[in-house]
Amino acid sequence: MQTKRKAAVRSVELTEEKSRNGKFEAILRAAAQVFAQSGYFNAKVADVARAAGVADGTVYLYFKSKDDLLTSIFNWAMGQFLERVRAELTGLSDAKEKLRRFANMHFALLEEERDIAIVFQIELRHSTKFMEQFSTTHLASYLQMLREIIEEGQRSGSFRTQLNAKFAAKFLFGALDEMATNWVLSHRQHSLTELAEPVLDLFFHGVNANHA
Amino acid sequence: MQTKRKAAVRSVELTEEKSRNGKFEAILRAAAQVFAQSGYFNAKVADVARAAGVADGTVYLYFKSKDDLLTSIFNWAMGQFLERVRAELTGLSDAKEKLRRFANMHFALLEEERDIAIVFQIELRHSTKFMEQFSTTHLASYLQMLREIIEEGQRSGSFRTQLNAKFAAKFLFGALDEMATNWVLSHRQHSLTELAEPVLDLFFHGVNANHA
Amino acid sequence: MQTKRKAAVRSVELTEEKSRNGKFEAILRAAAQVFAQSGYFNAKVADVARAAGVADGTVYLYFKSKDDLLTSIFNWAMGQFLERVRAELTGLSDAKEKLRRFANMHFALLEEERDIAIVFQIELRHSTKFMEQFSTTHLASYLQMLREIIEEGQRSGSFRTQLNAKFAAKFLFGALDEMATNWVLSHRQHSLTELAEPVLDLFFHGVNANHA
Amino acid sequence: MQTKRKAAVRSVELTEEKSRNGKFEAILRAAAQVFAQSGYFNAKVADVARAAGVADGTVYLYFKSKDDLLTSIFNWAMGQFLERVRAELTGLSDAKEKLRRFANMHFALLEEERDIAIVFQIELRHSTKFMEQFSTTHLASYLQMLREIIEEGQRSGSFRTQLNAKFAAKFLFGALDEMATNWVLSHRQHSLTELAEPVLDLFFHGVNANHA
DNA sequence: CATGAATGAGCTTTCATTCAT
DNA sequence: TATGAATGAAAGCTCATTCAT
Repeated sequence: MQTKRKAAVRSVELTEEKSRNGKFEAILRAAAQVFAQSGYFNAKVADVARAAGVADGTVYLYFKSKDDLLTSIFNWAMGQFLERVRAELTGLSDAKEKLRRFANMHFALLEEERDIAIVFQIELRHSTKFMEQFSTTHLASYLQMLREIIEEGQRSGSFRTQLNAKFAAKFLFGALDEMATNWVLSHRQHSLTELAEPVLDLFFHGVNANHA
Repeated sequence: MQTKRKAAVRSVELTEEKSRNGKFEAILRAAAQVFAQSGYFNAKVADVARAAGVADGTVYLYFKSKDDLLTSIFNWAMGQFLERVRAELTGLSDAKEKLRRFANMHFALLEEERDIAIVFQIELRHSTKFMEQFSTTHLASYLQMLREIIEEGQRSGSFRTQLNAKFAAKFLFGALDEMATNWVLSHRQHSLTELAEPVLDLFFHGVNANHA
Repeated sequence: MQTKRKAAVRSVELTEEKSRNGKFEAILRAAAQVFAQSGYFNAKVADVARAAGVADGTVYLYFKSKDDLLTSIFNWAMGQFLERVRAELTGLSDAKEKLRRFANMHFALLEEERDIAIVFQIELRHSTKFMEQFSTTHLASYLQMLREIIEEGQRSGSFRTQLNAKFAAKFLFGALDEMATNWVLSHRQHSLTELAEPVLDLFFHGVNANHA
Repeated sequence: MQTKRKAAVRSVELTEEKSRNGKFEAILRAAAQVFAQSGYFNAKVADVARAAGVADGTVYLYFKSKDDLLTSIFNWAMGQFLERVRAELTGLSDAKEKLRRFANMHFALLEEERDIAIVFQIELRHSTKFMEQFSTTHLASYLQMLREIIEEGQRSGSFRTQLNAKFAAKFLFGALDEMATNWVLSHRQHSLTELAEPVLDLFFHGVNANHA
């Protein structure tokens, strides 16, 4: 996980390095936009280049391949997200509050950057190869953060101790992810962020009648 | 071709017709296998044909296009699943028990037919176009079934009445779906079916310390 | 030329032989119609079969190949045309009158059977291979008839003797053929048959001011 | 691709641009050669590319499709022909002399560029679609030039005034076209250009005995 | 760094033809 | 004779990637 973490951090640094002239980020954002609109497989590298205002060949000065473009969107956005979350949660002590903040930030990011949301929820899922890589790197970090918060909650007496924290983390992620996909596909007919609270309510209390 | 297509579609429903000539199902299963192994975009129609033991052109006597092949795997398997679930749940009256059976069948199907599991969890998610279609047809049926069971549970006093049943259904689907994806990507290091119970436990009681 | 003549005659006889059940001619006419509508290369043998009301394979019981279908339309129609012309001209003695009758029959045939006209004027011209075959067989017969009439006219003092009759025959064919093509492409906005007289007037007198 | 296509089209007109990079013309000439040899439908785009010394894909940088290649050969050659004829005829005043020069140039072009001759006389005639396009654009210009010359001759007293000039133009074109087709199919056993004079003689005087 | 013309491998799909029934 | 399901060769076109300028 350490190694993977570094890769993500590096891509954030690369952004800063190369953003002197802004091309790296311009291409990345153009790619997110084009991929979100046409889908990864239908999108042409030439489309991305045009949207970024550079020549086709220039894309290859900043990215190794079309696939790298997709991977980089993910690393870039996920890196930023995890960094922000970490900063935001530092001051908090209550596990439930942390989860609330976490879920809110997750949804808020997607809601603010719809192109990236589409790429995350749809385009990134297209291959076992990518999904494996995805789930062993950043997703692992994401789940690890959730898990640690849940374990904290267990130690502080907020959550049931007999629960498998890793399992609960996946469970929560699954629920959040489904809401996000649903929102992406429903064409924004409702707000995503306001679903964070209900999701957590269900996560905390379950559906049983005798509690909550 | 239209005529043939219709015949093919009809044969999904009529078992007798299917067996008159096993090519439709043979090609479908071959496609699932090949798509699962190589991924939809890397798979060649010729691979599918070879795996099914027919000529390339024959694929097009039964399916309109490569894309139709993917869609048909989904419709075929999902149709069978929903039918079976409906039959299985008919005799049950307890909402919780229904959900248990439901989740078990969901996981059992994927565990038995790994090729189809991979296609479901990974390959089918590759485009907004498909996802939209997916979520407005069979997934809608799936969620509707869950929703009805939950509403039943609310009426019978098992579940909290102030919950939005549709929302809870999505929440549960998300959790189940995440476990399934995880299992597919983890190369069967654990059993999927045995996760049904823990998922439902969490769904019923939540993580809060004061219940369960 | 004898040999070629026989081939043409035979195809007429074949028609009669096989027309007991009418399939040979039905397929031929269906082919002319389909080729006229879609063009030879776009037309599918299956289209022809459907238009003729037979199964795909049946076409191959009557014709060797798709190409044979095209060739046969030509042989069949051209054979009938030459036969009719020969019969019609037998009684006439005046060379000019013969040419008039000839040109009229040429145009009348095309005007009556538009599908065949299109196949003749457009579809048959698509390959050097066919054109060579065409011009060394039936076209040669056609030109030979014209040539003999012109030579007759030269002997009878109607036409200039210093003219090369073969050359004049080609010249006339070219003019007639152009009018026919023009008519086919102009979508019948004018009558073709009524152009026979003006063409012959020009052929007889030329454009010079000092005669006619 | 649009941009490139435009550049390519423009270069038909601008000699300088064409020579900036000879690929457009090289591919065009290669196509004429390959189409003449194998026929349009048998010719593969790969053959054209090889003959032009470029990669397969390069053909598509200059031409929209295989069909566009055929159309372009026609437009290119016909454009050049009409331009040259216009220039050549400017100095002449006698209508007959103009027709002589016109016919000579027509035949000379075909005789010099046999590949193009074959494409013109055979390959271009393969479809109603093309023929219609053909006869409503450049052929119309061609016929219009002939018609104007004939009308000029009528005004100057050289030609019969009661003739329909448009009709006479088609008549002459038909005769010239037939000679050209004949020459193409006869494998150069005679000179084409030397037929111009006899054709015009017949066009001027007709076949009647009492003049010439 | 930037360009964009050129490359060429690769693949879906069509359809004339065959042949078991 | 008639059928029509099955065949499988064949090719137009795309587009990620490279590289000379």
